[in-house]
Amino acid sequence: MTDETTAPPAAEDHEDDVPEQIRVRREKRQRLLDEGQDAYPVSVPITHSIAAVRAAYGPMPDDTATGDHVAIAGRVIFQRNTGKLCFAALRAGDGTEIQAMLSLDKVGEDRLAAWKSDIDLGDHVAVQGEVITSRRGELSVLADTWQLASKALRPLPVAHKPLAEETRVRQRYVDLIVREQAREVAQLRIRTVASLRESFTSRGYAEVETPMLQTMHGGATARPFVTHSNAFDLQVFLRIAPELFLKRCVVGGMERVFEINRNFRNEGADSTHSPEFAMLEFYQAYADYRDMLRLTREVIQEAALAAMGSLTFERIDGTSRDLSGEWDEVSVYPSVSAAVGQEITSATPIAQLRGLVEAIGKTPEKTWVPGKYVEELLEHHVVPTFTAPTFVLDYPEDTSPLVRAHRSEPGVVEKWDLYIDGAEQGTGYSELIDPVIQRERLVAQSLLKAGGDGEAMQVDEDFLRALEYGMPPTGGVGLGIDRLLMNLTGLNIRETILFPLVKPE
RNA sequence: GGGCUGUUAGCUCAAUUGGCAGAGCAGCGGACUUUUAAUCCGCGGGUUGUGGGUUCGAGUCCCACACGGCCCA
Repeated sequence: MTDETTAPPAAEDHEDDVPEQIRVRREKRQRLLDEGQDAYPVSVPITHSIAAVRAAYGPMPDDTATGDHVAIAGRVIFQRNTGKLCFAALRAGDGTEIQAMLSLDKVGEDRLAAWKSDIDLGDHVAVQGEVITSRRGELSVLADTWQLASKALRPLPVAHKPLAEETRVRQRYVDLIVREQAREVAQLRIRTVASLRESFTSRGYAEVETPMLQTMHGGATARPFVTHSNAFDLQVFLRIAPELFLKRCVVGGMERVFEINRNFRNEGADSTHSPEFAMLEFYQAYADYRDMLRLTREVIQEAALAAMGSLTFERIDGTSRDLSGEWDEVSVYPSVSAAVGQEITSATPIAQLRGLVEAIGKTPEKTWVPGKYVEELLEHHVVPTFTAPTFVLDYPEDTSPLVRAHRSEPGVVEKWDLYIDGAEQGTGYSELIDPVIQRERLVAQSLLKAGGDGEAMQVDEDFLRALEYGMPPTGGVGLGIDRLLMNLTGLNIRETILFPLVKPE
């Protein structure tokens, strides 16, 4: 702990550099302390939450006195002081509001004067008094007495103009105070994640937490954040995916596992990508990608129901969404073939694919395998045509090193991607469990890595050893939580994350 | 990475051709016992993102940088 008496004042602490409104509030705080009052009491009396008071009283005629006395607390978000009667709207953290009224004949001259001189917009106050309605019918607490609960030193932004988006992101605490939608989105996320947990636990799944600091970089194709362990003097990676550890769980006999946690990818940040993002992965022994497809639809539908109240709903951005019923399915190679007007299979040579890719304005890179070309064509020609949630099935083998080969289609793996609103929402596999083939795939990946592909995986010997002990046939799914929230709300990713990474001011 | 664009009072935004830097809310002082973005009277509040340059004079024009936004790769 720092010694406050010897700590040098920060630049902004110098009285001359501080905006007037902050200076005024600091002086009020100091004056209260000098007078022996507490600007930050350890507790204030509370008998009811604001929500409880609101819930307890239905519609009442104007100017009603209930005779009931309560003690409440909240942040002052609206203030109207007249000569002998003061009004304030108090808001609780859940967004519920109630009016406090302070009259000369109830609180007395001194406490009324103190209210007018001490209390600013943004302060937390406690009010004890009778529940009444005002002459205009507003449910109010007519104060017998009141206390300051916490003095705010910074003024609240104006309630009637939207905060600039950058301010909302950088100072989410202010955003949550002043903007109802910010509170709604936060609650939406909470309900969504709670629903997902419930969906899995009710199906016999165990929730586990696997390492975020990993010594090998794998489980997905993405650039990792690299850091260092002082204790082990070891290079470690922030995980890009939990997949390889969740599979170890399955090897160990945890036949239904899921994890909801953060992944980190050292790549671009834009309106759909965040360097850290919340991911759900779940694995089920003796299930295949078809089983997982059904399960994925069910848990998303359950989450939408919990968060939005219906499977057909209006989103915050004003558009509507229908997640009900079965969802569309298309296959990669047939849909790409139809779109480009020629037969494309896993055997189609790069020479033929190159022309098709260049025709859509893409420049192939040296590291591209044939499947990468096909996926580019899929993204360009097929994905934009989706008008409803759509599963895309049966991907190229060479871009999916952790998926098992299709049971009947050569060069294809049992994998699907789920697209909602044109954005990739999740992916599901029949997992590759043959340790020999898995080794071959990872060695191929490591050669790509050696060739300069920063996204390619390493050969994780311990993971291969686990597979060599025998992993049951397993279906697995990865589902982006932030993406799901984006789909439910229509907002960009930074609005669905309370505190997204931003550059320092 | 490239193009376009933005940064002005606590907050949200104006500022004409380069010519005294403004408004609303918020704040300060005063009046008001039923307000709901109250009303009325009076008042203060600015290193115009940072650093250079052009000019008699720069919020405005030029250059660099920082931090955003949009579009593209």
